[in-house]
This record gives sequence, structure tokens and C-alpha cells, in this order.
Amino acid sequence: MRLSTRGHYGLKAMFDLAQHYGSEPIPLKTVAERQNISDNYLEQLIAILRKAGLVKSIRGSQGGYILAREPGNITVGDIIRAMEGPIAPVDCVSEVEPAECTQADSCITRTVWAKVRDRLAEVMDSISLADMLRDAENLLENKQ
Amino acid sequence: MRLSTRGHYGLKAMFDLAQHYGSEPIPLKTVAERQNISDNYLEQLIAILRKAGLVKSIRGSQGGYILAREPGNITVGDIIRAMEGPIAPVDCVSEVEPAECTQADSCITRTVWAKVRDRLAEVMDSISLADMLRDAENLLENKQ
DNA sequence: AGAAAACCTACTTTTTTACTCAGGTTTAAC
DNA sequence: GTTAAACCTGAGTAAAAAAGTAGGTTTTCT
Repeated sequence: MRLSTRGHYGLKAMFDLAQHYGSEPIPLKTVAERQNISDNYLEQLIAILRKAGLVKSIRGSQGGYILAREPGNITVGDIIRAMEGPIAPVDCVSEVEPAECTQADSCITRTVWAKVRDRLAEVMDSISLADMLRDAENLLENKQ
Repeated sequence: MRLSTRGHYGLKAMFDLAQHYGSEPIPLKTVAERQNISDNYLEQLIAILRKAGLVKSIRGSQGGYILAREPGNITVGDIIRAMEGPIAPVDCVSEVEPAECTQADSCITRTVWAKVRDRLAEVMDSISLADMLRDAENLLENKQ
């Protein structure tokens, strides 16, 4: 039950953009440095986020990336689904196009994984980037 | 966020043993056939379950496997932890020995994954093999 | 003794992951 | 219009993990 670096880095990058939402576009290289990710690799990952409509790019000098929507309107679930595909502990309970399973109607392990899937989706969909910004602020306050 | 076949097959095998709890030991080959798993492969998997203390083996002719505890006392979480290791969407929030992270105190994505981990553990620990047996019975009744 | 079954270890193949690299295209400041 | 900074694309690759195979040894029941 691990996330790949795609999901992990994807959320990091999106959170970085959220922290600078409202100002100029952020160059990929800047995000990569701040989040400690190879920029060649991040370039590929951010392309996925762009195609999923989660970020917008501004090309050319002084260009960069910005969130496509406000942080309150983008959830962890959105990002993870974009980066890792539909949530599905096992193929036969995928959120979209579940794999065929001959014993689907009597398979009890299947109903277990459906419950796990639903809880996973529930928690990921309940956390927005705005929530994360709020958490970051609180963390900072408690430190001082 | 996928399970490997280890966890998937592991739960299937354990559920199979649960369905025959209280009678003679079940040969591995029988479980493998019923659950449609290569018996060579299942042999490796069940060795993990045995070392984790979840099943007992009876050697020799008429031998086989039985659950080490009653079905109400074995949870999906027990089985998945045995088969896949500690629950941890990313290494830095592993249930045991979380990986070092230089920004641990200010990393917000980390707190997200901790929440995901806790929900995962919660749902898996709340379902026992006995619960699954009950579900199976209900499913059967509704069919008739 | 013979058969059935667990046990053990090592090997192989396949798939996925996590990158890297090379070369392009577009834009905007100057 | 040149140049630099940025985005875009696709191919390639090394390492790791996953999934499965194979063959032999030991134990115990009959």
C-alpha cells in the first residue's frame, strides 16, 4: 500500500504552487529545487498535472506554473488520481473500469477492498490544498 | 496505492482457512485450487503467514494448515502487515521505523500521509475474519 | 515401506519505477 | 532579431520489486 514517487512528488509540487498562489508563475526549476526533486523528472510529472487540468503553464521568459483553480478547490484525491490513476487497492474494485472477476458475486475479500478503497477516497477527497495551507500556518504559529 | 498479490492472495488464503476453521487441517494444494493461486507461489506466501504466527502447520500425511487463532481474533490489518510490511503510504510515515526526513517538522504533505495511514489502519484493523464469514453468510441468504 | 504433505532454498522472468538524456518549440526581455 | 529562459516530447535505461518456477528434503499417517 505505498504511493509511488509520482504521487508523492506531485503533491509536494502542488503544495509548493499553492503556497505561492496569486503571485507570478513559478518556474519549474524553482519548485524542483525547493522540493528537492530532479527538474528533468519533475518536468514529466508536471506535464501529467497539466493534462489533468490541475495546473496552468505560462511559457517563455518569466513564465512558469500556477494552479488552475484556487487551492480550496483542489483536493489531495484530485492530485493522486491524476498521478497514480483511479484509487484501487486491487483491480477488481477500481473506481473506474473494475477488472473482470469470475467470482465477483461471492468474493468476500472483494468487499473488504471496496471498503478500503472508499475510506481512502474519503480521506483524500476531504483534504484540499487550502486545508494544507491552514495546517502549515498553524504549525508555524505553534513553533514561535 | 495498490496492494501486491502477496496481500491479496494472503487474505484469500486466510479467509479460505477461516471458512473451514474447527475441522481438519487444510492442505495447501486445496487452498491453492479453491482460490485459484499457483501452489508453488502460495507455498511461499503461507510461509510468511506461518512465521507471523497467523497460521499453524501440521506436517506429514493428512497434514495441512489451520488458523493459529479463532477468526474473530485475526484482522485484515494483521494479515496485510504480515504480507506487505508496516502500513505506510510513504516511508516517512511508516508505522514502524519511519524513514528520516530532514524537513519532518515543517513538511505538510507528511501530515497528509499520516492521516491516510491512520485511516487505512483503522479500516483494516476493524475487519476480522469472523466479520467476513458473517458477510459471506448474509450474501448467501440474500441470494436465495 | 509408501504416500501425502509440509518445508526450504535458489533461480528466473516480467513488470514497474524512477529516472536520464537529447533535442525540440515557444515566448518575452533587451 | 537575438538570446536566454522556459516549456514540451519521446526515447532509453538501470535498478528494484513482484510474481512465479523448480527441485529437493523432511515429517507423519496408514
